Amino acid sequence: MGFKKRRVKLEDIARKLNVSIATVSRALDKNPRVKQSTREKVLETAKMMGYMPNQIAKSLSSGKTNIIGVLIPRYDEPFFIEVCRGIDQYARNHNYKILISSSRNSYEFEKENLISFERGLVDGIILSPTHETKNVEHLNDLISKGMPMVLFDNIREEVSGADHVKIDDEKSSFAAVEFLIKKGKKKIAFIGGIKQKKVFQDRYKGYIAALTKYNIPVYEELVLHCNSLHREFEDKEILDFFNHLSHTPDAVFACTDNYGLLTMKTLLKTGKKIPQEVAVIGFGDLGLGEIFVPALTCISQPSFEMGQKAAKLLINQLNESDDVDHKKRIIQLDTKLIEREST
Amino acid sequence: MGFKKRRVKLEDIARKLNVSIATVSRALDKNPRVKQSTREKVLETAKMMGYMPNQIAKSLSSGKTNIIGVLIPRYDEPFFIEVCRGIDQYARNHNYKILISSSRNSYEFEKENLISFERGLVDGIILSPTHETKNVEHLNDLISKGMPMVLFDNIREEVSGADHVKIDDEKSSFAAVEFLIKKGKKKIAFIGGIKQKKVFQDRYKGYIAALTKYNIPVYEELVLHCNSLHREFEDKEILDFFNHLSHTPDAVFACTDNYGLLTMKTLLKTGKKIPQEVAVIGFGDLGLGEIFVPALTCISQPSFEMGQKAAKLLINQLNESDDVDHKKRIIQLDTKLIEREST
DNA sequence: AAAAATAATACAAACGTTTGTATTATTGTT
DNA sequence: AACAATAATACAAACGTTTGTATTATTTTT
Repeated sequence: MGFKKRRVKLEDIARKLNVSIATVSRALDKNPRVKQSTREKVLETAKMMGYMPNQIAKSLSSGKTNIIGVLIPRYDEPFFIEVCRGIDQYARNHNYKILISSSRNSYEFEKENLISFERGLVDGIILSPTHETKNVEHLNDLISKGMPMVLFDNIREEVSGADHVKIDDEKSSFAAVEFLIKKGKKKIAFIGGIKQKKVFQDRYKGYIAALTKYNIPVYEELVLHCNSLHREFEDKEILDFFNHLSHTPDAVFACTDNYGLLTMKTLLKTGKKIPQEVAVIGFGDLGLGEIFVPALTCISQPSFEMGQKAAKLLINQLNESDDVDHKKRIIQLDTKLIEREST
Repeated sequence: MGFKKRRVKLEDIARKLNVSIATVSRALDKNPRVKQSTREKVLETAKMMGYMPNQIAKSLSSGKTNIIGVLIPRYDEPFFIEVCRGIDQYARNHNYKILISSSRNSYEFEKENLISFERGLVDGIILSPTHETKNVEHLNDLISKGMPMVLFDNIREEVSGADHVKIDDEKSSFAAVEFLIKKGKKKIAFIGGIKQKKVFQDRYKGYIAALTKYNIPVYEELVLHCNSLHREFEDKEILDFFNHLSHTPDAVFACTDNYGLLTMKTLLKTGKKIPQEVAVIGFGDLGLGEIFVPALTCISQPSFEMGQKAAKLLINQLNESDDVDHKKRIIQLDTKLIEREST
């Protein structure tokens, strides 16, 4: 029959055993207030009748959904997926599920998604704000309403009620560029991402700092702040950049692995030898770099771990007592340089 | 203050305006049973008081959560992420959210996740069963309990109450191999995936069919059914395979883009020229193949669209009346061969 | 064997909505 | 002005749990 069956509920078990709903509920909870023999009868009957607790009713009653909302700027970037995996792993081990949404790099969608989270479906939020997010009032509002929050990636330190998970972008990028310099490179190009993102600002700072330290002039021409928000355009933007250079660089520091790969592709197409003529270093370390020929040297960022830590911070907040002020925590994770064939 | 604020609810608005909760509820719903002027007062007060509807209470009352559960075998495969994107897009446009879980290629985890979905958090399920899933009783059970379900990727046609979204794997793979044959290739290797998966079985069939049609002998040695469930091992398995070949093939048909890339990497390392000495063709088309040098020719599979269609089928089921038997629907999407540099 | 202590269970309110039915207020008809 | 028709609103049950308090049953103490 195609008829949707009525679910069995506590009441059904209670009626069959001639006990109260409360007793059934407590028996299933292993609450010591119910007699051993009663508990056994309840458990057995529940199993026999195919009882499944109703999560929604539980949530309404308890005020907890055990769901964590995760908001990322885009799905098609392995970094974010990897962070989500980390969040998911930690969350599941602590009896939480995750609900992932994408803000599609738009401030408006970000707000929209947060509003939907605010409707009580999630107990807390892990968020990477979009580059468009200048104003963080919507975040502070939500936090002041009691919504626990953790920020990662494009963090905004002015959001005072949230915890943060980050890496030291400037230092990492400094290390990458210094590494190139120590290989004797002098004309090092910089391929950055959207300028409004703090991570890319910081990586640029690190680049400048390294050049400055070693007294290498900064050629504006060698710097690209890649603006594309979608895969399809990044390719073209990078191709154009290299096509219009007058000095060819002897090394490239790319702010993401993907930029690094696109750079190598472009260079290989124009017959350059990597790493002999041009060395390339990326940022991220997400598997693709390893497959490419030549394999991409990069700054390895612990994406999975970032997710785990973010989940940990959030779940800690969820377990804090409500009437005590939350003190902001910032976790900074280490990166490391992984040398492969492209340098 | 760090105190978690009490949320404002319908009752608060009702009390402030001296009307009943029912009226407030209906006013916010734009139900014509409430007077225009009352509606306006309610809307205004709700806004003023910062009212946010409680999704959980709504769900309990209405019996719908407007959440779709999505269960995929693994996160770290762009194909699945792309399908999820498609699901997400269609779902959002129809006022549904998606809750993604991974079965981590394990039948036990699959069952566990489905049980958790069964607790009433989701209105329906979109699922790619794991290769371990021999027995589909757990799926039929769930369906017979009234849970709408759509299968994709590793579909199991014997699950009679679910809709299916698929491509014609055998035909597509036949086309790929035929393409290689028409390029004059005679020794075509096959890199497949886990044998238990129907998609890989079908792709193997297509390979054999094409060779047979053109009277090309099948060398067992040239066939690899890649068994690795994790990124790290696939690499090695493919490397080993090519290292132990006595005949070197003049072409390779790889059942996923990733296998195709790993194949190219391995061949390039051993000094082979692609496509001159060995042509390579992949399956999937997820962006990486385009970046690689040489760019990977492949069978392009409409992953995003598969997600959209799956969501569409599911939401259609959700809108069907419960007391009518669901008739199974199968949607088959077209693939196409995209020629790039590797052939 | 009665009183006290404790164990086991039942009752009922609460969580925040929706929605069918009952009630009251307003309008229209004659 | 009385009555019907209709519009607007209120009441209350329902969704399926949890949990504090009240009640009943059993055991212990004397």
